[in-house]
Amino acid sequence: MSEEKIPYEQSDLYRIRHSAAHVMAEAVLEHFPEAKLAIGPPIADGFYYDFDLGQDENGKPKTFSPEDLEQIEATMKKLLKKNAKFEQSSKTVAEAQEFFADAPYKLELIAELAAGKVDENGNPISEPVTEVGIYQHRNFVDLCRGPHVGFTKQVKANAVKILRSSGAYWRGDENREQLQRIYGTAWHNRVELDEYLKRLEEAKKRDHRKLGKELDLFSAAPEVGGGLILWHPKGGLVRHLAEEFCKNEHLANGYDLVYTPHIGRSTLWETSGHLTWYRDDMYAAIQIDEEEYFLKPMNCPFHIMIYKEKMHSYRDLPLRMAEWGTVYRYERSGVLHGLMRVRGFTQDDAHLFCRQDQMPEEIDRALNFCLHILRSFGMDKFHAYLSTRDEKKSAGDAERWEAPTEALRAALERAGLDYDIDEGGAAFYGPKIDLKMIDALGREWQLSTIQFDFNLPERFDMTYIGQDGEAHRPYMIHRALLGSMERFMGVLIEHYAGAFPLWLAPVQVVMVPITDRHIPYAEKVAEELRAAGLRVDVDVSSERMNKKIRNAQLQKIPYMLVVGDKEEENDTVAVRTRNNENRGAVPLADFLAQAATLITTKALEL
RNA sequence: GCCACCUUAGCUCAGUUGGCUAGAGCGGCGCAUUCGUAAUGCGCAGGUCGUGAGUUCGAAUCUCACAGGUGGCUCCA
Repeated sequence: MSEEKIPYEQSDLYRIRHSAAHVMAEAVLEHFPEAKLAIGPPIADGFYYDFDLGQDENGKPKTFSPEDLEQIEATMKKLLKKNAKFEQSSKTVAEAQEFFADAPYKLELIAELAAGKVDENGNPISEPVTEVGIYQHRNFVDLCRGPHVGFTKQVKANAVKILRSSGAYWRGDENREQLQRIYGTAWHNRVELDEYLKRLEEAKKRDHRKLGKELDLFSAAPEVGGGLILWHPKGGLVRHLAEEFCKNEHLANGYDLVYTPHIGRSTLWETSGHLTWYRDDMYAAIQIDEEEYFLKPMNCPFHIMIYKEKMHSYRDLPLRMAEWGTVYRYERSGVLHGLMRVRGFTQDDAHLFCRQDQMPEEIDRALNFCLHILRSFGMDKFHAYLSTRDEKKSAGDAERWEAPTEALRAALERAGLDYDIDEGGAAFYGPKIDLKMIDALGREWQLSTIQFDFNLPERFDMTYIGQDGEAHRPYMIHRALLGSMERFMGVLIEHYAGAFPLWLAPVQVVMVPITDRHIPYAEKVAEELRAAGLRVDVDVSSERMNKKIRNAQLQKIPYMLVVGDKEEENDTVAVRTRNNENRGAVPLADFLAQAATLITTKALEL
């Protein structure tokens, strides 16, 4: 953790991984002399290198088998131990072109460097280069600007591991060659490597797909279709509780709740521009009478139609229209992932319609409301992005983008959020703020978004009557806070590793009668707790108490109330928490009062 | 969609180089047990080995196709 202070690019680990990538490529060439090298950078927690292995006798691209990877790893370790110095030099563009004459991918990189387009990582560069960096160890020479470690031995053979291979498009372009990528990881020493591998194992235990099955929260069935979620009673309850809380907060914060249909006529989607811009993500038309209808990929056109049902005065604004709207989008089969990426999902969507002068405050309110909601779920670690105008594809002139972009930036700063700027990352219709959460495997998933829209108010010719009696165009802001209920639930499950805070736990209390003769007392207590609004199960199975406790632990139920003779006599319950904490006998009324407080305050602790 | 890998009971997984009625644990059901803070014992049921072709005297095991899943790539809440 000591290198967190300095940028990753300047850290030891970066050099170690970059050098490991070179030695791995050296090992690959030993087994596949005909392989063409593409690129091999360090990445978070490791490195990769891309290869073109040519074609087999049937003309199909050759790939790495698991056995190949084992051998490459063994060779790589051997080569690391057989010490060699990393030597840096440079070549002129012409020299490099001659030297890499048989390396087509390197030639392409050199050409782009020489043309001043992009560097080897695909990032734009400011001016053409005349000399390119070269790193060599033994006979392995690579186009590379480093940095590297001094000697191969500085990459410990027992701190390196090849993880997997996969296909990867050259330059990230699916229309270009598909290369074979090998991922590896490298650390300072073996202990760090083991810790990393252990971390991966731990992460798997938090995987929402695994927990979803174990805790009986949701499923997806091939018979239903990929990316379509079935919410089981327990998962449905958690989702209901989350939605109920959010809807009430919306009502308390100046939003109106609306409902709109799942399909709409093609004319609606023509007007909105979806059929022009978004058709690839939409499902095929549904024929009804003489008309084509489409399943909605977004809710906005419907909300706009509600707006347009009547004239609006400047006094009516701002209008905040919210809907838990279920949308359907075509996602390619390979991208589906548990609850995180699905084909049908419910957005906590809202559209804000306001006057120009109200815009900065609306942004502020939206962002603060968003943070309030996320924090209510115990989520306070997220990565904020401000996406700005892409000159090549954007509606409206640059000037028009300025005020909204500044308003978004100001809101981020007033909220005290660190944020990164995604230059040119905005949609064509306006700038936006995104908040992304990190899942168990370290991947980022976007939840919240606050997006400006210059486009739809125009297309639908939305107006309001201003103080001057003239028609004006309202500003429109799309925003989703949890994003989609599916993805949010996925993140939430992983955030708590399935151990939901009391207010969200599908079963809050399980009664553990020690013997069957204590069941009536357990039932009586359960009824009292239920009357107070708690969700209580009674374990009447013929198992021993230990087993009942174990089952409750595995289900991550917050409280286990053990009741036997002593408790029955004194109107108490023996409180045990899922944190393995045994609080002993507590008067029932005390337990109830405590639990009630924790629920109303949405406490994270038990 | 592309590349690789995977698919055996409700779940998690064994199943040697192809060879007897395909196994285990958990879960389910039954019986016994009534127990003080993470697994009581015994018994029973449960499988067209993802689907379809092929190779073979013989296929869970080898080949091909398809479907579904997983990890990447591309793409996005």
